[in-house]
Amino acid sequence: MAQRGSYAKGVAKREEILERTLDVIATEGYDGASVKRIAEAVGLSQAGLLHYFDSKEELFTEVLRKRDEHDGEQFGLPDDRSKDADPVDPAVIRDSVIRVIRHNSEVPGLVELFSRLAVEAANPEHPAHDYFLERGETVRGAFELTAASDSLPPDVYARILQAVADGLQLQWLVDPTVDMAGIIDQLLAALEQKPAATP
Amino acid sequence: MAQRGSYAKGVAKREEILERTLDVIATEGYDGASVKRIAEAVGLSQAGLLHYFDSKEELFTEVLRKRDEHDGEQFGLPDDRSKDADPVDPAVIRDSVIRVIRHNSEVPGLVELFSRLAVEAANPEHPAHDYFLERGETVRGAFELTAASDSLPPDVYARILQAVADGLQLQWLVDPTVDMAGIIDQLLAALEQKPAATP
DNA sequence: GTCTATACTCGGATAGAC
DNA sequence: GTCTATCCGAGTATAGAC
Repeated sequence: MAQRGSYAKGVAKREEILERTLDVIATEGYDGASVKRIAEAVGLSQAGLLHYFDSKEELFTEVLRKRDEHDGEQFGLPDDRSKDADPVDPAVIRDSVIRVIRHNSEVPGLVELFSRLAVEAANPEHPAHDYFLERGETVRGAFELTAASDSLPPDVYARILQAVADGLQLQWLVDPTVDMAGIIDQLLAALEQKPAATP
Repeated sequence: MAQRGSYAKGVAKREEILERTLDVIATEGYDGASVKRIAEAVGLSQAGLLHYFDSKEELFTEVLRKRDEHDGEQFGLPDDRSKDADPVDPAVIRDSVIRVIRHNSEVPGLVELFSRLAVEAANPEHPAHDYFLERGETVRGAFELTAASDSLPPDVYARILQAVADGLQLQWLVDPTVDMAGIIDQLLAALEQKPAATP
């Protein structure tokens, strides 16, 4: 129960908190990211911050949602409107994906937050559980549109690409030398059997 | 500093602890796996257990090492002897990999432990940091032997396969419906351009 | 709505007896 | 080598004043 009554203010403040949190973790990294630390960075006391979120877990889950929102806007992913009539150009999606990943390698804190929650979300009680289920579907939906293999069904293809993206992040966290974007790029190129020769 | 002096006993006991821990987590899952809980399962007090390991982190890192040891024996991975003269049959490696993965989907607790530590190991101070660096090399070394793509350099190919394996685990933790082994199997098959027709 | 203060829990680590 | 006991820190959550 975050806010009751006049929640116009409440919602706005919530947004503001999420934006700031996102910024802080992106900038300063995910240390032990405690509610207290975030609160200070946001300019609130710990109790003040928890006035807007039920728990730390909920806060962080919402942060990830907000991040997706940003990424979608900034890099133009198909999001939930993947069903709309516009036939999306696979090459455009491919390009967006690469740019998101390239961007990710500049915000290790967010990547760590994401990966950490991805594991904790194994527990169905965790607020992030549903988030990861939904997000997985969205991500795979986008990848399916780029499916370009005759030996792999599109859904399997999509799941594999999602796995590569997530798995590379784990490698990169341990060894920041790993060129996530470059590798995905090579993979996508290799999978495009038929060279996308322009007419 | 786990043991000094007559460490014959110490080493043996350490092994025994690791075996039991492995068994407990495999069987009962990784709950919040605290040292205390493991200690009880192992038949020791918390302090008694920590007599053999410097910290919780070290304990769990060693557990992962022990697990790799088992997997290597049980499924015949190339391990560190990947440099030996014997030319290893790619098909055999491929088969081992599938079997390891199939096995993994029966021990969610171990998969969770692995994934959790993989993230925590981002910190170079973490005992598991080196473990993951080394293990990554070993795993990729094995995958390189199976490289079967003319459009991808073997090291990139290997890194991608590692990423798929790790990434699928994350998906599977959130949704145990995901057929990790099946997907990897399809991928490997798809990547084998030239059908491995026997002479 | 926000703060201060506090309570509570958990878990890891350590001291010291046996 | 193992236990009991204890300590200590971290971190979340809550109560209550303003």
